[in-house]
Amino acid sequence: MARPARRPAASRADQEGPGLASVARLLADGTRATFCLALLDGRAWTPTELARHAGVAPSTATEHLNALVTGGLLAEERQGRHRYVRLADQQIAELIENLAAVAPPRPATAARTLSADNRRRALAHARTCYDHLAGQVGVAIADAMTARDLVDWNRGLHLTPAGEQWLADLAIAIPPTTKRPALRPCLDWTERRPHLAGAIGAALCAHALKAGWIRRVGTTRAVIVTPAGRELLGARLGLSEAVLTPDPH
Amino acid sequence: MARPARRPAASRADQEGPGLASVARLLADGTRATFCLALLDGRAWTPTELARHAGVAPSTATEHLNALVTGGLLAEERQGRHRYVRLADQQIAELIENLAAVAPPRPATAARTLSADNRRRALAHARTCYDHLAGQVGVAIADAMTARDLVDWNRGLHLTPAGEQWLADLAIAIPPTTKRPALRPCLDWTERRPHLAGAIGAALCAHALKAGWIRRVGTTRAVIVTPAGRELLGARLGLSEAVLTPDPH
DNA sequence: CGATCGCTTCGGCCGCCGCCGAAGTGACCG
DNA sequence: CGGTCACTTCGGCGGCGGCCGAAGCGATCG
Repeated sequence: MARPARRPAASRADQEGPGLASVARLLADGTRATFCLALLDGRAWTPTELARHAGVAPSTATEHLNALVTGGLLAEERQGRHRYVRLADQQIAELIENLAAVAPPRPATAARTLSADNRRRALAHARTCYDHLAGQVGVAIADAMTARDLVDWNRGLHLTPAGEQWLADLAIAIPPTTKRPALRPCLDWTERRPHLAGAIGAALCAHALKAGWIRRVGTTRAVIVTPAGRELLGARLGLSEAVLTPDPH
Repeated sequence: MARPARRPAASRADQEGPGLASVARLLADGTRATFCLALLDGRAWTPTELARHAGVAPSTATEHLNALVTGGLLAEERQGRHRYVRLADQQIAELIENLAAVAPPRPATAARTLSADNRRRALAHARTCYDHLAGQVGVAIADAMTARDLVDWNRGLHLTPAGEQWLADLAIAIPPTTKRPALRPCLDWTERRPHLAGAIGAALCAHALKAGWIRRVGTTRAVIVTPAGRELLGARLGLSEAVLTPDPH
């Protein structure tokens, strides 16, 4: 006698599972995961760039991107013969960060190649996380602002009056209230400690880039703190040179 | 000539992807996803219960549970010939809820069988989400507390003084401050709108169960509002009968 | 208007992994 | 101390899906 039908059909299909699983499956592939982590920089990438970044053929990248767009994780824009993809919205970005934060308790870190190790170290030092700052520097800023009573973690993370003044002194406008929370903790993927996200986290990061406190490294989402940035963050937040300088190991 | 090595090896393995992907892969299977959603009720289940719930053989359930435990998503406890599994911590629970919230824009809802449809409707009406209340009732409570200025969404979600008094009147103790946020919005998976989570959300739910405002339906995480609960929520929050009664359709 | 370029489609290969039933193990019960 | 029960291990099957290269297609550029 033939073995019974692979699945009792009714018993599974009407479960609540599939929705969740279909989203998770999109992130369950190493290549697609690499794409999504790259897109966490908040910018739009082309299929070719992503393919090169992940080390797969362009045709493979196309297939993955189609799946991610169809699944609602990515948004796309077509311009002439170019296609640009980016994360669909910041809810997706948060989801990916959360997922990464749950990941294995440190993969023992020993990277295969020297350049890979440098890249990894640069990302751990300072990077953008979608639209705000993360890494050792991002966490250090959050810590310093907490220590100076510029932000308060009781009753939800929020700016203190002193914090509002601090931003005003730097000529950073507080974004108008929208559905997006003004200030929100984001669990840092490398540090396992929270840094500042939300509209104000984003404004701070945008200002830091515009004012030249930090600069992107190549096309990655790693950033370095410029001399001007070091001076300013030292003066305004008491951050030490050591924290603001990439580990030269 | 043989085709080149499946993957250029170096180009991929040292990427940041795998960590994220390995976690996502655990949730990418329908059966494992069904397990995790069941475990969102915050209780410990046995492999046999989960196998029956998901419609698979016990041996299959064992394999999945081993994977989930090894991956850190579940915690287990052994007692004699029994094994109990539960979600590892509430960070995992949040991750799963977030993932479910991103899932497809409603699977057109038409359930296969009558009982499945009733189950679905009961869950959509009111359920526990790990350790707090969700569903139409959970969202309605959040809305009512907002309308009555018991909670404030500016500068992060938090209780107002009136909210503290309101809890005190009901003899609900505010849990001591810990690393866990006191009050936190949790995006509702069916309503797509936030309900109340965090330590206070959990305390409220625990109290509601203990005081008999709500009661679990069988062994699912669906709950119904008792007559006593209807009266109390009507009096204290102005919730209407209609909201508190499951859709009888 | 031919060459190029970025992206896509297609066919085919192959490994991974979810599934089951049968048999094994250890706890518990009468 | 035999029987039962919860759970586990194992072998084997079969499908899903990620990968590539070749070929196609439309936009753009000289």
